[in-house]
Amino acid sequence: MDKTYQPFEIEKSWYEKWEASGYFKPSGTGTPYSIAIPPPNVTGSLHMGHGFNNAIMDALIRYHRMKGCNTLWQVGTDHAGIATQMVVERQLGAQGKTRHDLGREQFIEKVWEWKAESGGNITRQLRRLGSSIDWSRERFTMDEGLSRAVEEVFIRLYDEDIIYRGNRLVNWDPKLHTAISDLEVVSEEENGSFWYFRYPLANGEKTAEGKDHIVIATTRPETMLGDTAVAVHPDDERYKALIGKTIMLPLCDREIPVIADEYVDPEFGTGCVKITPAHDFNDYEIGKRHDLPMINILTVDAAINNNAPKAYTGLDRFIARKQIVLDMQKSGLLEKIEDHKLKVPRGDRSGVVIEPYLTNQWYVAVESLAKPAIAAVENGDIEFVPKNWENTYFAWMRDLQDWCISRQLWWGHRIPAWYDDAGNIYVGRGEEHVRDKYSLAADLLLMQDEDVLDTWFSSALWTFSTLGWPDDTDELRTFHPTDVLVTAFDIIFFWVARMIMMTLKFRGEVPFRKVYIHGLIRDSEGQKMSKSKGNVLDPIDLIDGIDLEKLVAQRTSNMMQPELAAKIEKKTRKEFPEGIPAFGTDALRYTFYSLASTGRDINFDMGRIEGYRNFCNKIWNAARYVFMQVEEQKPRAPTDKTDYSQVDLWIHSRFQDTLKKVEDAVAVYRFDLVAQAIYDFFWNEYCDWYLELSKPVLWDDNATNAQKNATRHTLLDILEQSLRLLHPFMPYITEEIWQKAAPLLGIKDDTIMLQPYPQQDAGSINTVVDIEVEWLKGVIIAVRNIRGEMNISPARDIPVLLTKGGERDRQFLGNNAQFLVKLAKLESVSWLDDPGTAPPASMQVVGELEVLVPLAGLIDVAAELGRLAKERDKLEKEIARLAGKLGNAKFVENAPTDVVAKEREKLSNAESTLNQLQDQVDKLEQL
RNA sequence: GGGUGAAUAGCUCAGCUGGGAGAGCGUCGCCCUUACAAGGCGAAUGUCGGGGGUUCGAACCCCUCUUCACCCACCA
Repeated sequence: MDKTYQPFEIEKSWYEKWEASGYFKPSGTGTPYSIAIPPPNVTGSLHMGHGFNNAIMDALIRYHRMKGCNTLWQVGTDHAGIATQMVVERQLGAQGKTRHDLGREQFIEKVWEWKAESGGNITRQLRRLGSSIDWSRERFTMDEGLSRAVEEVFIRLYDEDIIYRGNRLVNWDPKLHTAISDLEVVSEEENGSFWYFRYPLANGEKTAEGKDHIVIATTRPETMLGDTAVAVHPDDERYKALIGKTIMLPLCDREIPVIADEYVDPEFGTGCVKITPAHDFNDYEIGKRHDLPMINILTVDAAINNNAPKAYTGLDRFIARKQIVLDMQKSGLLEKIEDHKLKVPRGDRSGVVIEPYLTNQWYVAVESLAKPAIAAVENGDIEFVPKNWENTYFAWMRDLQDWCISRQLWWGHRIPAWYDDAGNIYVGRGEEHVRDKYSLAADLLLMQDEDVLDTWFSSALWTFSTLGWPDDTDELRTFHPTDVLVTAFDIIFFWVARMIMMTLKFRGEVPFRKVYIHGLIRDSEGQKMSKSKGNVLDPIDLIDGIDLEKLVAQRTSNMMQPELAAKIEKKTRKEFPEGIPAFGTDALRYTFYSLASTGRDINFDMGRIEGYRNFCNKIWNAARYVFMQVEEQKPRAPTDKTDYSQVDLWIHSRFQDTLKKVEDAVAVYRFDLVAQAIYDFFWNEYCDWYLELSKPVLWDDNATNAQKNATRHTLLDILEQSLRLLHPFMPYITEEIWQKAAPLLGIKDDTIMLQPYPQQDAGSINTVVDIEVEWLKGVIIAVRNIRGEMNISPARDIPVLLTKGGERDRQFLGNNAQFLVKLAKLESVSWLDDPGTAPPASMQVVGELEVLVPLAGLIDVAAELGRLAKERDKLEKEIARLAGKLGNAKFVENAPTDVVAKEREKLSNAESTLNQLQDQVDKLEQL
């Protein structure tokens, strides 16, 4: 084995071997356990969120596989309608073309080409992460089977009147020329203006104050071209008399009524609101209440259409806005302009301002679907982890609006609806089926709906469509419902909620029993990783490493805002002067686990991954040591248990303690605690103590072969068990080392992947040996402390005297002298029966025991007095605190007796230690 | 406007049902001790955001304030 851990060398070949051997496929025996992957965008590439999400799923999958479950990780990709179409449109744009130049069929062909070209990218990257996915079952939301499921669901929902077509106001994206759902609109506060316009009263009417106009305030002046009323509050004294009168709408010369509606807040603005039912969601409702005409004044590009006066026709909405303000000003109708902050709705994909727009769209009536979906979480059929996300889910589900599912795109599932000339709607599996289903004449001309379905419509069916639905397959019966959905909170509404609704509807069962919601990966300062911030870390770069020039190039290429490039380059060069070293998959994964606590933000800190790379190196070298010890003389499991030393028993006990912690933490999805427990055990107990304690035995000529064998066996056994313990989290290094370790234990198998997870064995937990080893560690640490504080060279062997202890201390010394000598680097250790004869020495107290390092030539008295003073200060503070607490009668009366007893013991221990220290100080001061 | 989460060592974060403040990284000192310098040994470091309350006892429970982040919502 190399002296240093080289992740690349280890990781390059294992995955192919695993996959080729079919280890990722369900075993066919055992309790079924399944997870459906949140399907990534087929043309996407892996980001930190994917890395995190998949690391967690793989840990669960590998863990359950080792536990003997019949384990399926169902994989697939999403066609991601808008996102993918946009990429291809941008490519066309670079050639000066639009999709319309190609036409629908050719364009879709182009998208399929792009999918073929880049589609394997993300799945290759998932493999790099070590994801033990059954690739033979890979699906795509637009493959034949899944498309059939989509069609089936659409038709059945339509036939049940749950899907319907409606003409109403939708969120219209003027760049993408499609409707989008409420969820795809993001509102950000932006600086804008409040324009105050005078609207003249018609027919010579006057206001209460005798004015010939009223004043309205608007943030979107261009919409006045579509005004069909002005509304006031019914009780507003200022305007009450005007209700029912009319206004001459400026620039349009239309007469529109003044209406009364409770919606108007008299306190806000002027108390008069212009009503544009075709371009504002509130106004739309008011328009419906008052039966107002709805004048659409915008084209699909959000330019002014010819329902508006000719002067504005064809102008872009924002140019029209300026023109209208100017014209109002010229007419003396602009009262004033105020700065105003307002929420501007933008499309989450296109980034342009969304327009409420009157169109025909398809909707899902969600009410009947939502009820059982709410109940499933209320009654515990589905549990969110952490539980508080259930509140988020409920809040949204209980106030759910109908879901607009049609998109005016070309890439996606075409809506299985046909129209005749009269506008009748026919829904079915293709034109022939429709004719048959509705008994239509063969010569009736039918046109299929041009629109496609929202991507999330097909994702909502994911857990069952991937298993073969609508057919009744073995896979469905075996692996559905899936066990857990692992995802971030940002798609609870988009995906989780809709999956629950659709699955309950079509399967009559939940899609998954648990939803593990994890946080979003951010940079170490808590900033969202984004191209424009230049703080994106690519998981593959962390695995393979990347040099500075490439990293800079990567971060500054293809920028939406090229002007930021210089700043990002500077920042990158400062943060990564040496580029990023190769940390390997195992270290990256372990970092993810260590960060997977319950919070909603996960700040990725480079220091952590470096630390876990070092942990890999530690494991590597511990294994090297073990192999050095056992290669020549292969150990056998001792038949006589008494061959084991106390220390051997101790490490078995600690392993069991760790295993229990790990199992408990996995059960509640606390992978940070898993990572911590294993790290602590392996580094701080197995390496720092057990490996060191094995040396005195193995290098001791007096030790029997049986004892040496027991220690060798324990070294190897604990290593091998630790590898299995770790495997779900660090698949590569554990496999690599296990391949060498297993044969030495007589295990003949091809892979660690299919080995059983370590067995819990309460009988190995041994508190008696814990006490003895803790004593041993205490004494060693005491000597090391003196050595460190007194600046005694680590190379120098020193004599140590033990005194004042009890029978137990003597016995422990007897059992452990050889360990003590080796680990504390002692020249000698001996028991001093009469403490009075102790030479001047540096002293540490362990329980009652005094550990003495004689001064002679080693220790400077002044330095020792300084050290003792420091210890004394600490103790005095502790004693004061404890004495105060115990002096409080109420504490003694009210606190549980065991707590009080514990405090008493602490106090008396501290006091006796203090006395010992004080004696020592007195003694040294007399020198 | 409603809601949620967060605030603990210089940095990134743990801290389970209230009972002696922890880890990693960083810092300081000593060491190339035959698994590992990506290492070993030792050390230092915190009015647990502020204030109030409950309690014998609060990082933890309650109230309140501050700061930050996020989600939802139709104020023109």
